[in-house]
Formats: sequence, C-alpha cells, structure tokens
Amino acid sequence: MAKYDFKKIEKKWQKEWEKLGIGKAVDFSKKKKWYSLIEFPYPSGQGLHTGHIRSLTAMDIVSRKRRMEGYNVLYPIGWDAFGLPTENYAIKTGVDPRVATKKNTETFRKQLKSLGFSFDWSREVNTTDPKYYKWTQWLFLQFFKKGLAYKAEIDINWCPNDKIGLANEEVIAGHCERCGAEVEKRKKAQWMLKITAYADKLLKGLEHVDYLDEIKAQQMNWIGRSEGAELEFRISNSALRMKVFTTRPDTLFGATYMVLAPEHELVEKLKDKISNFKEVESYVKAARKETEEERTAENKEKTGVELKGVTAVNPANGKEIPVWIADYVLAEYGTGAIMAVPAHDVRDFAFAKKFNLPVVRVVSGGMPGELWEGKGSLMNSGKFDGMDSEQAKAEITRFVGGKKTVNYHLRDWVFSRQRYWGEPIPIIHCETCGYVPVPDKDLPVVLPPVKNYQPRDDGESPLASVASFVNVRCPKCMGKAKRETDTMPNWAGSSWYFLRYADPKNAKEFASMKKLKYWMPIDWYNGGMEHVTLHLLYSRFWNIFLHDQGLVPTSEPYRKRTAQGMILGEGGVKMSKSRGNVVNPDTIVEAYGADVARVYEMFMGPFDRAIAWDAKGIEGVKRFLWRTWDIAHEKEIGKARNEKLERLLAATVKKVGGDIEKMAFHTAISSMMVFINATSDEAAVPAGVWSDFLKILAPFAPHLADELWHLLKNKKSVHFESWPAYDPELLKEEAVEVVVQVNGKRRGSVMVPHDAEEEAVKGAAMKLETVSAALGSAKIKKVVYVKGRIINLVV
RNA sequence: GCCCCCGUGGCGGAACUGGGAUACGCGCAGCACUUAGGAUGCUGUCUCGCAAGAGUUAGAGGUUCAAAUCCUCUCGGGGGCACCA
Repeated sequence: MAKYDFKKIEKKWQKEWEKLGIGKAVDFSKKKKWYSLIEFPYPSGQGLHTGHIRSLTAMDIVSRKRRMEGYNVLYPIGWDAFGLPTENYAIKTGVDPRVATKKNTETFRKQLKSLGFSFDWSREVNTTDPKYYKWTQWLFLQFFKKGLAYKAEIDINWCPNDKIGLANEEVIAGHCERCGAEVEKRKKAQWMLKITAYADKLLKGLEHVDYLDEIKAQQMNWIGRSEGAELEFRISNSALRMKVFTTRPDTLFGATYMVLAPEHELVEKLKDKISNFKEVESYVKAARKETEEERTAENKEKTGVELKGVTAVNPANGKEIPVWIADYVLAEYGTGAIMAVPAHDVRDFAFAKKFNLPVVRVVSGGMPGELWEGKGSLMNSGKFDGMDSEQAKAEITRFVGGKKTVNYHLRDWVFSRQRYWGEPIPIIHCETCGYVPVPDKDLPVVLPPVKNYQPRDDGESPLASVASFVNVRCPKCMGKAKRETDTMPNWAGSSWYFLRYADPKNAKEFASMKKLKYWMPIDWYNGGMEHVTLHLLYSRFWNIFLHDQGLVPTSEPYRKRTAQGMILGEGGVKMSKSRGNVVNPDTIVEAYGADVARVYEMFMGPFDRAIAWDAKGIEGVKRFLWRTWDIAHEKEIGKARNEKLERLLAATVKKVGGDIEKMAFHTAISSMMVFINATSDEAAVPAGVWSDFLKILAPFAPHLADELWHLLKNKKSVHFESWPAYDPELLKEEAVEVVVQVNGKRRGSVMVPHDAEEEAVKGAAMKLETVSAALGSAKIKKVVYVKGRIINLVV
C-alpha cells in the first residue's frame, strides 16, 4: 500500500492549486459573488500562531464550500503591518521597520501557504505600502473636509513607558493595553475623528445585520445610548443657569442638591459668589491631577466641596438647594452637572449620607428610609402625586420646560499618535490659512527615514526632528508652513482594508465604485472576540461615513460577523512565551501535515469557545485521516451498491453541509468520523458514495481529498466539483425504532415502518412484555405518538 | 452594579423545533497482532446493583403525556461595560 507521505502530497497540491488559480476571484463574473473575510494578520516577529489557523481554516472551509456551490468567491489576505511591536523592535535594534515588516510578511506568507488556505494571493494588501496608505490618508482627508476630523486640546491618556497617547479604548482599567504601565493625564492638541456624530447610525445599523448576540451587545454597550431629559436650574440672585442631564426627570421633586464636575465652567463664573473659593480651588486642582483610574476606582469614597454662597432653585417646587462640586460627576458626560436625588440614586445616596444632605423620597417602593432605584408611583411631588413614574418622566419634563435628549457613552476617537511607524497625517499647518489638507496630487505623504525611532521626550513624534519633512510651503498661500508630524493609530489601515481588496491595484481611487458594487457587502466576516468592539465599530463608522459621501455602495460593511474562541495552552492557561507553552504551527505541520493541523483545530471543540490545546487530541484526528487514506487504498471502490453506506452518506452530507453554515465544525468532523468508522466494516464502497465523501471532506482536508480524488482516476481537482446533493428519501429509514414509554418512562422499543400510524405502533407496543408489566391492570388514558420517534402511553 | 455567554462521564464535548441523555474524539482496561512500539485492530468503559431494576445533565421549585432543552429563584465559571446621572 502506498504510504501517506503527507509532506510530498501537500506540497504537490499546493503547487498545483497555484497553477490552477483555485483561490482567484473574478471581478464581474456572472456567477453569484461571495465575499469571505478574516481579520488580516499583524505580521509579528513571532510568526503565525495557532489562533490564526483556527480563524483562517474556518473561513477557508466556508469559502471552499461556496466555490463548490457555484459562487465566485473572494477570500483575500493582507497585512495589517503598522504597529508598536515592529516599532519597538526598531527602537531596540535600529532595524528599519520596513525591513522587519518585509521579513515578517515573508515568513507569514510561507506559513499560510503551507497550510493550504485558498486565498486570492493576487489581491494581497499591506497597510505600510505607500500605494496603500496613500488612500488611508486620502480617506482621512474626506473626514477632514466634512468637519469630522478636527484638532482639539484634550486630556490624553499618556503611557509614560511607551511614550504614546492612548485612545480611551486602549486604556484597560487605567493601564496601558500593551505594556501595562499606569496611564497619566496630559494636555495635548490631538487630531480627533467625530465618531459621536455617528452614534445613532452605528446603533441603528445593528438592527439589520447578522452578528452574534454577544457581539451586538458589546457594540451597544460601548455606544451606551441613554434616553433622558435636559432640565434647567436657575441660580439664585444670578442670570446664570445650570443645565443637567437626567434619566429620571420623574424624581425632580426629590432633587435636594446639585453637583457640578470640578472642571465645570460655572465654577470660574461663580467665583465672586463663592465664599470658600480657596477650598474649592484646591479641590479642583486635586481632581485634575487624579488619573482616570483613581477617579473612577470602584467603591471610591465620595468626596466634594460645597460652593458656599451659591444656591440653585429646583424648578419643580421652587426650593433653594445647595450646589456642590464632586469628582463623581464627570465633565465629559451629559452637561457635566447633575441634579442629585439621593433617595433614588446610589451615588447621590452615598454622597448625601456622607455630607448629611436631606433625602426626600418621591417614588414609592422598597423599604422606607432606604434607597429605591425602581419604578413606582409618585409622592411628595405636588400635583403629580400618585402618578406612575414612567408617565411622570414626560409630564414633569414638560411641566418645567425641559426637553427630551439622548446621551451616549461613546467619545470621539483620538486619532493622533506621536509615533514613527504609522501613516503620516496629511495636514499642513499654515499660520495664515490654518490647517490645510495636503492636495490629492501630493499624496501619499511618505513616511521619511529617520535615524532614531524613539519618540522624543517632549512627547512629539520622531518625525518632528526631520527638518526636510516638517518645513514645507502652504499649498494654499505658498507661505512658510509646517507639516503635521503626528501619525495615525494602527486602527486606521484596518478601517477600510476590506474595500481595497475589491480593487487592490487601483492607482486612481481607493477602489472603484463599480467593483465595490460587485463585491460589497462582505457576506461573512470572522475574527477574534478581542476586535468586536473597537475594530468593528471603527470600520463600520468609516464605511457608513463613506456611504454617506456616495463613495461606497452599502451602509453596513458586514452582513454577518462571527468570532472564534481563543486557543489556550495545555491545561487551559493562556499561551505565552514566558509560560513556555506556545505551540508553533510549523512544528505541527512538520509532524502531522497541514490537513491534520486544520482538521484538529476545527475538531477541538465549539468554534466560538476558548479551548485548550491537547497534544493527545491531535493523534485522534491523525488516526481519522490516516484511516481515510487506508480505506481509499485497501477497499474495493467500485460499482457494487451498498444501501447502508448510501443512506449513511446522505445523512453525512446533510449534517456536514448544515454544520459548516452554523460553524459547528467539530460536529461536522465527528459525523465524517462516523462515516469512516462504518466504512471500515465494509469490504467494498460504492464509487459514488466514496466520491461524494471526498467532496465534503475537501474543504476540511483539501490536500488529502484531492490526492484520493485523483486516485479514483479523476482528471480535474476535487475543488472544482459541485457540493454534493443528497436524496432526502434516503434519510428515511425503512424501519425505525420507536421508543415505547409508559408515563414518560422508557419501557422498550419496537421496530416499525417509518410512516407507521399510531394504532399499529400502539398494537406492537402493547405486545412487549416490559410494557404490559408496567401497565399492569391500569387503563390507558392517553396516547402520545410522535411519528418515527416515540410513543408514550399515559395511564 | 448593568449587559451578554455558559454549567452534561476521568477529560474536550454531542443531543434537530421539548421526544431514547452521554454521539465523536481523548484517556483508561482487557484481548489479538507484532522482532519491537507511546504503532495497529477488536471489545468494554456515567453511577448504584450479581441481576431484574433504579438513579443521573450545578442546586431547588414549576409548566408538560414528556425537560439537558421552556419559566422562576439560588450557586458557580467566562467575557464586555462601569461614579455615564
């Protein structure tokens, strides 16, 4: 028997497929299009990891199945190559990031090819290629031209270790997402993208797409929409007003004091009235110094200072109430000021307890004297007493002349980085003309070579030290001007790469509308759970914006989004270099071959769940594929019919096809194992049955399937075959086993024709000794019969 | 605190729409084959019981002829958000 020399076989087919152009997507083909997308990898120095294989194999299976179903499939690949690890490597070693990136992408390319993924390699993109980032810059300018990119002096999250400003999104509990250092606050002029202008569209768009529930929930959580009202409070003996946002206007009568954020502008404006201004000032200073973490720490003791001499008027009942400043009120959210209703809000309750402020209960519910945040009917609320709190929200808002508003937790996106390895922001600062976009003809603004990649100690990008880069003429007035030296965050290139795949070589546009119309939207996008808030939100934002500008054909870029679970090290801990438990894909491919690696990763467990690597488990998959090889070589594969295998095959085809769509790859594989186990018991396999089996195996183990396909004297690749159909008649067993229950307890079973009627089954069931024993002399009250399944005799 | 996902043998897990709980794989045990094997093949493998039988899907209750599946509560694990008014 021929030896299963997987190394030779896999090499052979990979070459052959490249020649045949198996992964090639054809623009404007008459076939129906299908666009599968995976998150393009960051080409790190460590090479491919097992997690990549899980995601890429899954979409490779889907893509290969779609091709067999007659679709014109686009399954592209590229490199998200800007980013800190490469830059830090450059800082440490002096190696040009371009050189490191080139080397790393070569390694990745080789590794991906060794796994037999059916990418369209002719559409490869690389975010660090000037031909690519020219368009990232151009797209940024579209935001700028619409007023959605602006520069603002803001408090940034500064990582003192990486010397980089971080987006809120990149700060995890007050620490840098990358290095873990504690983040400080710093004032800095930064480029911002106005994603908040799209909060509603980002939310609404979720209604029409097919994302996993948890993914939608995370997006909604991050946007954080909350409906409420804006109410105005008069300040006594003053023309000044205080606006507050509240989700509970129904509790207005219970507002017993006000709180401003320490940074609130009214604090300065009221300076003359505040008798304890010194105290107030020092509190404000201290609050400003606090890091975000200190300020928002869980269970933090409430602190605050009363603005003595200032009172506000509750518009509902005309009562004068004190005004405080406290850091539990955030300047950036709502109006930066609140009405405090201690009886019905935890934070206000804690604050009132600490500073001995009055608590007035205005909604019934809960225990007297305790906090009640639920609904109820109003009390102590004048003419609104007895009204339901839901209704009172609108009525009281109207009564005091407030207006309904909506607030979002989402903040604008800090788009500046003071780092080297990113796309230069294509803006020129001119003293007379202000911020001037670099004209299209001068794009791309190419990242200049530098001697030192280290960000400067003043916090500016290393580009600020390159005089020839910085000093330019203003494109408008031709006067002296300076180039922006900030670069874009590494989310930029990945916010639109999926559009470029439709038209990757276009030198005139980021992608032509004609091609985008053919390929978009993406039919299925799979990637990591770690990217379902930020990357997903950012790229949806870009796409929705571009749609509004008439530059892309669909508003939502992704019709369907799924996420795979992480692959953990043996024993269920995270894989990491320090633990020494990292599984290198190359070793697996070397020892077992690409097909075993692919099938094993799909078989490990439910696709969306985190799962531990198991060196023993891979042996089981190896046995399965090797046994498949043995059957192909040992069994008689011919004309003789075999009803049992024909029926089993029909069931297997159905199961595997359905499971791929559900991403239940592990059960798809287990059903193929069942088929192979059954085949082992037979002396001969009908050729048609075996051919169909190879076709459904092909997306999972493409090399082995093609090899065995050719063993059957087929000339063309199995990957050009059609996905097999099955005869539904074959799924119906002639005789089925119907379980007989008495009072819901299993008492035996009877073999009956699959379409047997109740009377016949009941008759057969009553003849069983176990059944008559269980029945005894009792009378049958009711019979429940589910055809082909079960009969339940109720006594 | 809020939101989402989840809890089934020694382990990973399966069970379509409420219809035979434990498919498939790992591990383990026995047997066979082999110069040899951490190879291969066969058989067995939820618990109690010699058996007939009974019990069992984190726990408690409920709906139903019938519940791993639906509902309520409790406990436990994972993830996201969080002084967001």
